Amino acid sequence: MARTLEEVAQLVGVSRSTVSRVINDHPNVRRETRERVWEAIRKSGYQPHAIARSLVTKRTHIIGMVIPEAVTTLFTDPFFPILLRGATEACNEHGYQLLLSLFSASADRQEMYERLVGNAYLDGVIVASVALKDPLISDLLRDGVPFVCVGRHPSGQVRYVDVDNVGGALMAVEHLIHLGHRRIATITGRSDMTAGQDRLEGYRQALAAHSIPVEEDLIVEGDFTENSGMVGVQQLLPVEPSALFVASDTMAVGALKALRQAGRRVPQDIALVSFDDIPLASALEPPL
Amino acid sequence: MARTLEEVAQLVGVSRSTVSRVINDHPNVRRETRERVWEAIRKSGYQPHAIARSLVTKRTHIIGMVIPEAVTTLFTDPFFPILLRGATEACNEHGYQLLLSLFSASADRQEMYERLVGNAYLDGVIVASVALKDPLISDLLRDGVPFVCVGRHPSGQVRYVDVDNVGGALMAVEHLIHLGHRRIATITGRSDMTAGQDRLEGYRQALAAHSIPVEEDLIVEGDFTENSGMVGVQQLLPVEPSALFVASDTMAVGALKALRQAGRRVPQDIALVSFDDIPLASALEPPL
DNA sequence: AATGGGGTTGGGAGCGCTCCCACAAATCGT
DNA sequence: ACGATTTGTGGGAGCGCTCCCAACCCCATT
Repeated sequence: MARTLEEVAQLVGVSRSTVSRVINDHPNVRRETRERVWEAIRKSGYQPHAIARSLVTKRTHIIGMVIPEAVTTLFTDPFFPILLRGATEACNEHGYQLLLSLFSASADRQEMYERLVGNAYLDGVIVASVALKDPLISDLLRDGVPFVCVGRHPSGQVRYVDVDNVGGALMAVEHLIHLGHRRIATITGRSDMTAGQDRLEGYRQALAAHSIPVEEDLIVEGDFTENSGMVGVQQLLPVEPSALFVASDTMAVGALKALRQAGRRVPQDIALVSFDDIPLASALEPPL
Repeated sequence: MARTLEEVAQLVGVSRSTVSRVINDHPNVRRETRERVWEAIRKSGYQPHAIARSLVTKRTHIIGMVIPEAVTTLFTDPFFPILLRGATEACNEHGYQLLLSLFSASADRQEMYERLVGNAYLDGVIVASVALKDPLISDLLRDGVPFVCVGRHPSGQVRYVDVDNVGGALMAVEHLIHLGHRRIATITGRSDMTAGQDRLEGYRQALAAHSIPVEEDLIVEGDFTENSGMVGVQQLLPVEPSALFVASDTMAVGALKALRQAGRRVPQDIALVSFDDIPLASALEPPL
């Protein structure tokens, strides 16, 4: 029933400062006092008022997740749900909350940005899947907002987290090589995204490491959609690869469909590995 | 560069109160003063401090979206992305923000709840897809937190949003009636789901409102699948309806296929409207 | 017994804002 | 023309908290 520090303090017969110290775990409080205060807090069901606290500490324990417009349609892609889930989980563990911000209409981008960042409600932001030259990045940089990108960003001043696209692709392709494959095709991701570029790079490195020449007609460009996986396979079938590295699971699903349509069995006729690890993948092939 | 109301006020040569009035669009400010203040705000790039504001107004303009654990795996279902997208969009429009809270481990459910609700950071919460007897509901009720459920909840004291199944169906069918149709058939949804029941009810109401007798053989039951749409059409063709109300877009897709197979043109030979509004629907008929 | 620390505690100040009340100025009736 | 409004404006108070400083108490030193 106690709603403020002062009320709790009165209950115990100490001052608001002491209660504050107890709550914030400051050292200089006598053990006995500390216990009496906790007791009162428990009994009264007191909850510190986070907003009042934020006003003075300048921290909200809320971090923003920004997903730019272009990709929101890609929500059908299991990547975002997984990202969101992971992020909330991490937030939970550390006592943070996740504020979701989908930048929908590009028209009000500026306004959204200001509301998001200017209101001082965010301790930091996570930028998911941003286009390389998105003005969002420079805005954040200019305003000194702490942020990380999901996915590598070429500018040196931007912190990012990312899967090891190069290394992962390298491993996947090496796996195929160790299985004895030599004619390994790949369906790449979009070449204007670092993830696409990097996975192709890993593919090239793997071949290079085993002195297998890169044949350009074994490389077709996809765009991370299921459909492009199907199209990719159709383009590749004539050149008869013995194995296929697909740069995303979503495309792999499409590839698989196309292969089945073409009467190819996996993995007997053609081996297939792909990047990411969406649920259904594990039911099929040796996933990454 | 101005960080506080007082600073802006000083810039213009008025008091903090006046600036506050301008920002909050209070009436009693002279037009000329108002303009000068806006000018200063614009120039100084001042942004009101949302937290300070919240401390006194007791509103944060943040609403929480709670998705209980059980369904987080269902994230692959396009429903959640769509829900999230819709919710953020609505929030954007009204100047709100969405705080995402996935209740992961049920172990710390209590703790999550307290953090979510107790911290006074939320103006209200949206509970998505909750189990009927989830303790979350009673907790929210007990604490007097404003909330809505997505999907009808049987308890009378719980507010929920759901599509207006009855009203929507009513409107769709009335649309057909106004087009001059009298022999209007329907393919219903599953009768064991409220959505199915309610849409059929809307159909009946529409006919009743226009004194059109309900012919039971114009009603066939579907189950929301595409296939049942096809089957439904096959059952209905012999009775020759002039229009068709299908209780879900998915079924409508099936119905459309069946109609085309049967050589019926839409909407010349037979009019068709359906419920929901999945993307492809808009490309076809007058959707709801 | 007087001095000096350290551990404790209380209360003032202030975070940036809104709300309210008081007062000044402009407007109005008759 | 002169009170009685109606504007417009300024400043105090306070939201609930943390931070800081002063005050205090207790005990070991000299």
